[in-house]
Amino acid sequence: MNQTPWQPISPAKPVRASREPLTRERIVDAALRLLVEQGYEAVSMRKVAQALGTGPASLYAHVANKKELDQLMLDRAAAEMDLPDVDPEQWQEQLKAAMREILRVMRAYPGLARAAIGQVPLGEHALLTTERMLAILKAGGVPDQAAAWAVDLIPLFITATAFEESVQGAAGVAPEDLDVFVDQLRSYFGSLDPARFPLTIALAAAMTTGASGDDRFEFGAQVIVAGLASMVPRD
Amino acid sequence: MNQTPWQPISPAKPVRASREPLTRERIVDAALRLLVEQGYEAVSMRKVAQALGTGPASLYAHVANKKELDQLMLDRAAAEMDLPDVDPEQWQEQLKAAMREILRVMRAYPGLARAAIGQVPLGEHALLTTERMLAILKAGGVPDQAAAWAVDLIPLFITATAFEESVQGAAGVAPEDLDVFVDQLRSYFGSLDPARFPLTIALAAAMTTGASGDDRFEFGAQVIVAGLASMVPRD
DNA sequence: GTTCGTCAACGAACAGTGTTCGAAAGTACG
DNA sequence: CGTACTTTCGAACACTGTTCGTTGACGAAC
Repeated sequence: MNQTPWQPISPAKPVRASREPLTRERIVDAALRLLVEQGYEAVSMRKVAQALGTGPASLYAHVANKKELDQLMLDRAAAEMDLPDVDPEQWQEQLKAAMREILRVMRAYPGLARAAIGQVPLGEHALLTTERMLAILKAGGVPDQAAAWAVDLIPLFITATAFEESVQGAAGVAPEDLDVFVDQLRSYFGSLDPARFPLTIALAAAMTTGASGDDRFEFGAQVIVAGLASMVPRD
Repeated sequence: MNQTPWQPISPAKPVRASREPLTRERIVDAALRLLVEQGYEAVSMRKVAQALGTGPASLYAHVANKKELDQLMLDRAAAEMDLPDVDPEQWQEQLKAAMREILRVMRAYPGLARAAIGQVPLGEHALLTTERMLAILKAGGVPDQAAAWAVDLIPLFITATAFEESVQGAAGVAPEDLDVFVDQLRSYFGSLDPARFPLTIALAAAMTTGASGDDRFEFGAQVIVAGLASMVPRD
């Protein structure tokens, strides 16, 4: 009755939203997938949203900001850490094993270490990791204050190591190019002025050893563990 | 003769360029000034250019990219480091003094540590720093391979420390708020489930001690130095 | 079934980043 | 003066994180 002959032609409305509602968990899943595939720098709100079939603004209903997304990813990573049981006779080796495990997980998420730096690890899983390290240290007789500070120092070392690796990985150094780089570095050291850099020249080979593999990390772990052991009172 | 009555009104041409030609050195100066005043994140090509009275594109005639500018700033910082002379009887204290000096300079340039991570320090000044550390380590009888790797480990620790501090500083934690934060952290630790986090609870006070000042850094330095000392053969 | 309130989803826009490209201006040399 | 080269510059690109206002979906109450 009220129909006019010029009904407006309304454009087809795009279907709204993806079929599955967004959740924080889905967002973290998508972000971690992106991180594993393309590295940390590739994890932008836009890319995460795109992977979920939505727009970046939609994410903000579930995570406060990018920083919070980072922390959620970190806690997810920490959930994968499986630290060794405590054995007082083996505390030093166990501490090293714990360090290796933390590094293993960090390596699985290239660049995520960047998000860990400067943050007090308060996620549930991170706290469980801290608790286990404390247990190992106390089992070894490390004094309270040293143990308390060691659970800062150790993650600092591991995080920095993981972060450094990720920076180098992101710079696109292929494994086969590493030997070339090492050779160039040795040549460079060898070309320095012997009057000013005698030790650098003398130790060039040693300094360029262990560029691949875990030798450097294991060395650092040994230094830290031995340093902590030196703080254990003698009975 | 050829003058028409409708002379175009041409807008006044802006004076071109700053009076003083751009140089790489001026660019690094401006960048470091910005960094000291506003922190590393504030050092954008636009801001640097603006401080020099030009546009960001002009900078690229002198520095390849932002990353190169970062490295130039780093080498400038390294030039300020004044490491102690070598005394074999005091090598451990000297190594710690060297570490303090490196940290001091890093602190003077908040956030610059980020640029150091993952880079092999090949600038002239950085190499002189490495050489001095090697001298200290060798004077102390540290084996070659350990010394060679120590000159990676030590800067890694210091750089990570400086970087962590700068992240916390950039988050805007005022000195007077630090006590509040520490109290909140203790309360948080105290509120954890004692069945799952007995040591975290027991050591909460110790873990939140030393949030300001250098206690944590000094602890880390002592651990590393003691660890290295454990590698010195006994005669 | 209808209405209302709440919340999630969304697009547009903002303010910012590093960088490139082509044009214009400056400088040195023949 | 003309030419070649270099520096400077504006516009634009492709991207970042985030906000704001609107729309749509959903559940509860009537």
